[in-house]
Amino acid sequence: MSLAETDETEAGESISLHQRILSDIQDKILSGAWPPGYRIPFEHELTAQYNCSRMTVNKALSQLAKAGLIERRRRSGSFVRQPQSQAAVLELHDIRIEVEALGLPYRYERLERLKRRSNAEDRAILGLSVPGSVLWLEGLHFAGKRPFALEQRVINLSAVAEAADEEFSEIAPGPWLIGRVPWSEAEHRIRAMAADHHVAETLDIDPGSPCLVVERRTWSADHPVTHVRFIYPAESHTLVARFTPSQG
Amino acid sequence: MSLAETDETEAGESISLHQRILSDIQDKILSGAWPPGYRIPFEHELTAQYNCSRMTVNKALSQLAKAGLIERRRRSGSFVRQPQSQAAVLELHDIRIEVEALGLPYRYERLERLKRRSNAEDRAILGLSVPGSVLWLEGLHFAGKRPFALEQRVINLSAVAEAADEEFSEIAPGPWLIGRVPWSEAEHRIRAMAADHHVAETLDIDPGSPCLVVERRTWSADHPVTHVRFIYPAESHTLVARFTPSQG
DNA sequence: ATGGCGATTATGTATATACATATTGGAACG
DNA sequence: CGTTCCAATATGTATATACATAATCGCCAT
Repeated sequence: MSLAETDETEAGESISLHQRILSDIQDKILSGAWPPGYRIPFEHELTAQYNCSRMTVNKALSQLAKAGLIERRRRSGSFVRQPQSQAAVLELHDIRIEVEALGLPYRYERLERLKRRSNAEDRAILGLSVPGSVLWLEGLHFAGKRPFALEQRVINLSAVAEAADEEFSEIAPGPWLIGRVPWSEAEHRIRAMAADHHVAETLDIDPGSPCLVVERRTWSADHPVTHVRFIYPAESHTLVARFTPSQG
Repeated sequence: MSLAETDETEAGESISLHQRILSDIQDKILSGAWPPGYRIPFEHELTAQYNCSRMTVNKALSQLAKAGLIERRRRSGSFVRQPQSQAAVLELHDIRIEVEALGLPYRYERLERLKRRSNAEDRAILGLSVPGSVLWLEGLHFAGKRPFALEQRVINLSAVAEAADEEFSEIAPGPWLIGRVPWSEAEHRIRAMAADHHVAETLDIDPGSPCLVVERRTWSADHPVTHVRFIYPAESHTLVARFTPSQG
């Protein structure tokens, strides 16, 4: 395996050395040249190969380790890791963006807004242990004239008091919350569901027809902020997740 | 060995300094104390605050930048970033693992195996431009006695020639492929679908009832390897994706 | 005022060095 | 023969230093 150029006489050498080392190794792994379990060269070997200091090599290897491509063991060396659990980066865009990406006019319409003390179900889905005020919202996202998604949301007013004063008649609660509440963690659940009567009527589809349901719970510093359920008619929506087994 | 964790101010320092700096800053951001746009202290200020070298501070800040929490600008400083793009890490486990995690016995049964020249549909879903041999497989994953998921797969034999000699009667093609073929990219599409006659009969559910469909295309070094479609009865399956906007 | 230009400044990258820590292989010893 | 212990070794973390690079501020001349 020969590296064509070793000198800095190359044109357009604008990337940093540790980055170059990183992507060299990454290529070896992703191409299969270095299979899982393979012991990659020791830091001091790479130091000699690239004619640089150990810190530079270390930076590249540390990043590869953090990205999960390799595993580092003291005294033993660094090893290519077994293919990772099938993890994919799932992009969940704002619904307005999704709709506009389809070239259709977007509109949001509030169906219901209810301030109430949390009932058992609210506490269960939010993960609350003590009672408190919550805001229940139901709204419909339109793509053109057709309903695109039904949104059902519970906001924990103990965490977001200002939401109590907001009508959400025109602006969807999602965009409103983003930027106002720093969130530290989110969990998504994705499943298929048959439309019940209410859903079918609202989305203008047949009862029993399949829907894609995306539920999201959001926390801010361990406090539950909101739980939202998006219900898409089956034809209207596909989630796409792309995965490249590398760092960003 | 026990960790005397009593002193959390200074002494019992089990984590590294740059990690401590990193999580301190991360906490400030996630708690909202440092809102988007806020200019976080300069490296030399943090150097003084933590009484350490600039390299240590730099390591923490660089990682925060790579994680997307802050943005660094030369001469200006580092700033808390605004847009947390809605991206989540979606874990797609091996079906055997999923089933066994439920405490049910797992079994795989091959329904069909067909070696053929690729037709137009095969080429479309695999993204092939030229004709070639493909292997079509259909199999059923069981959780206990109940069908758990139906798998429909096309393998590009130009990319994985050895697959032609494999019966896949007992072993599912997924685990077989993993480890044998290094893959460089994958794409998932997730949607809801009504069970057609064939699916309903195979999965032992009513025709028209909702199913969750997960389709995955896999490439290895720009060559399409396989396309697989998993069809889950709605009740049997929920995808879970968790996201923490921190470093890995 | 204003447009150019150099000084200043914060970050980006890399080096040489040092010591800590975990682990392994082998030597020493009972 | 087996157990203990030590030395060798690879990684983990941190320091002080150096120079590069980009962007900004303010001075100065027009």
